[in-house]
Amino acid sequence: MPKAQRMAQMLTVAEEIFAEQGYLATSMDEIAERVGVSKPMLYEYFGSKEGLLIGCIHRARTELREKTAAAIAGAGSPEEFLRRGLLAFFEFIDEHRRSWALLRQEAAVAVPSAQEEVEGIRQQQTDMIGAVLASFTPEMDPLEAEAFAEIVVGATERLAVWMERRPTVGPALATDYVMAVIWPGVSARLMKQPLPAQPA
Amino acid sequence: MPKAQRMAQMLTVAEEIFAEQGYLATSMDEIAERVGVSKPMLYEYFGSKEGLLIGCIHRARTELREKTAAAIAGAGSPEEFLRRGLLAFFEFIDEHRRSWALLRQEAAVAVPSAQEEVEGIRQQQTDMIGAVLASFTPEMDPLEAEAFAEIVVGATERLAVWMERRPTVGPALATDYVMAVIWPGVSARLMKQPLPAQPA
DNA sequence: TCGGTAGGTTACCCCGAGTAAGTTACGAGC
DNA sequence: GCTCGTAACTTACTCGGGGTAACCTACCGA
Repeated sequence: MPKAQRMAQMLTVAEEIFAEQGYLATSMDEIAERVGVSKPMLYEYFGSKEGLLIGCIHRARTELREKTAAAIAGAGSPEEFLRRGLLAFFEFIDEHRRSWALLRQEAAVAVPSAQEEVEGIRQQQTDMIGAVLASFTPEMDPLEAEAFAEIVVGATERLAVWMERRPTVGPALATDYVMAVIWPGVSARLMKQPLPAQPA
Repeated sequence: MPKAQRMAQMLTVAEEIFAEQGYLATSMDEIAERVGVSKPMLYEYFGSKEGLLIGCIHRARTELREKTAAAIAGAGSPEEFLRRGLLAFFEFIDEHRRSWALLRQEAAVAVPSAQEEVEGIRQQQTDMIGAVLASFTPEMDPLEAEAFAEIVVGATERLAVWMERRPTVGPALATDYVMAVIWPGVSARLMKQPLPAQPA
C-alpha cells in the first residue's frame, strides 16, 4: 500500500483506539495489529507514539480550520461571524465525538508537544475571534481583545464537553447558549462602553 | 517519619516534579529519590503512580474549595458572588502556577481517574455557580442554568491559562475581563429576558 | 525481653516503547 | 528478462520504568 494511504489508515485506527482506551493504555503493538502491519512501520512513518498522537491531532485541526473558514466566509457583522464560527465548531465536535475526547482530554496531558498541537487549535480559534474584534473595533485595547477571545474559546470548549453528556443539546442550542452569555458583554465593548469596574 | 507527614511530603515533591517535567516523563524512582525514600514506600502510601497524581489533584481541590467558600461567604448579590468567586479562583491559580499547570494539562490526559478528579474540581465550580443562579432566579430552566455555569467555568479556566503567559495580568484584571464579558449576558437572563434567537 | 507493628529496603518481574538488521515486492533502465 | 535501487515491510532484540515479593529494623507497650 502506498505511503500516504497507509499513513491515513494508521491515523484513523490510532484515533479510534486512543479515543477508546486512552493514550496511555494503548500500545503500539495493538495499533499495529489492528492496522494489519508491524510495529516498526508505525515508527517508520510517525517516529514515536507521541508522533502518532500528534498526527491525529494535526489532522483534526486542519479539518476544523477548513470547516470554520468555510462557515464564516461572507459574514457581515461581528455577531454573525461569531455565531457562524461557533456553530461550525459545535457541528465539528458533534461529528467527531470520540476523537474530540481524545484531542481535549487525552492529548492534553500526555506529551508536551501534543499539548502544543492542541494549543495550536485554540490559537486558530482565538486568532479568528481576535481578528473579528479588531476588524470591527480597531481601537480596542489589544490585550483586552486577546482576553475576550480566550474567554470565548474557553466557554465554547467547555460547553462542547458538556454537550457530550447532554444528548438533547445539539450544536444549534449550544450556539444559542454561548451567544446569550457572551454577546451582550462583547457587543458592549465593541461599542466602546467602559469596562465595568468593581462595584463599591 | 510518621505516615501523614511523609505522605504530605511525597505529595509536595510529586507535585513539583510532575509540574516540572510532566507526568509521563517523571519516574517513580526519581520521586522516591527526591523524597529520600525507596520506591515501594510510594506504592505503600499511594498504590500506583496514578494514585499519587490523584493525591496531588485531590489536595489542590480541597484547598481551592476552602478558599472559594471563604471568599463568597456573605456576598449579597449574584454579581458580588460571581466576582468574589472568580477573584478567589484567580488568586489561587496565581499562587500555584506550577501545580495548576499540572492539574489542568498533565492530569487531564494521563489517566481516566485523574480526569475524574479534575472534573470534580470543575463540578465544584459549576455547582457553586448553578446554586447562585438558582437562588436568585429559581424558575430558570435548569438545563440553561447548567449551560451558563459551564460557560462561566470554561471562560474562567481558559483565562487562567492565558494569564500565565501574561505577567502583567493579575487576578483583579482577569476578574474584570471575565465579568465584563459574561455579566451582561448572565444578568439579562436572571431578569428573565428571552434567549436571543438567531437573527433573520 | 520479647513480640508486634510502623516504616523501611533490596532485588526482582515483565510489559511495552523503541531499534538494528534483514527480507520481499516492484518499477526503471539496459 | 535480468539487475539494480528503493519503498514497504518483518523478526528479534534491548532497555527503562511501573509494580511487587520478600525481607529487615527500630521502637514501644506488656
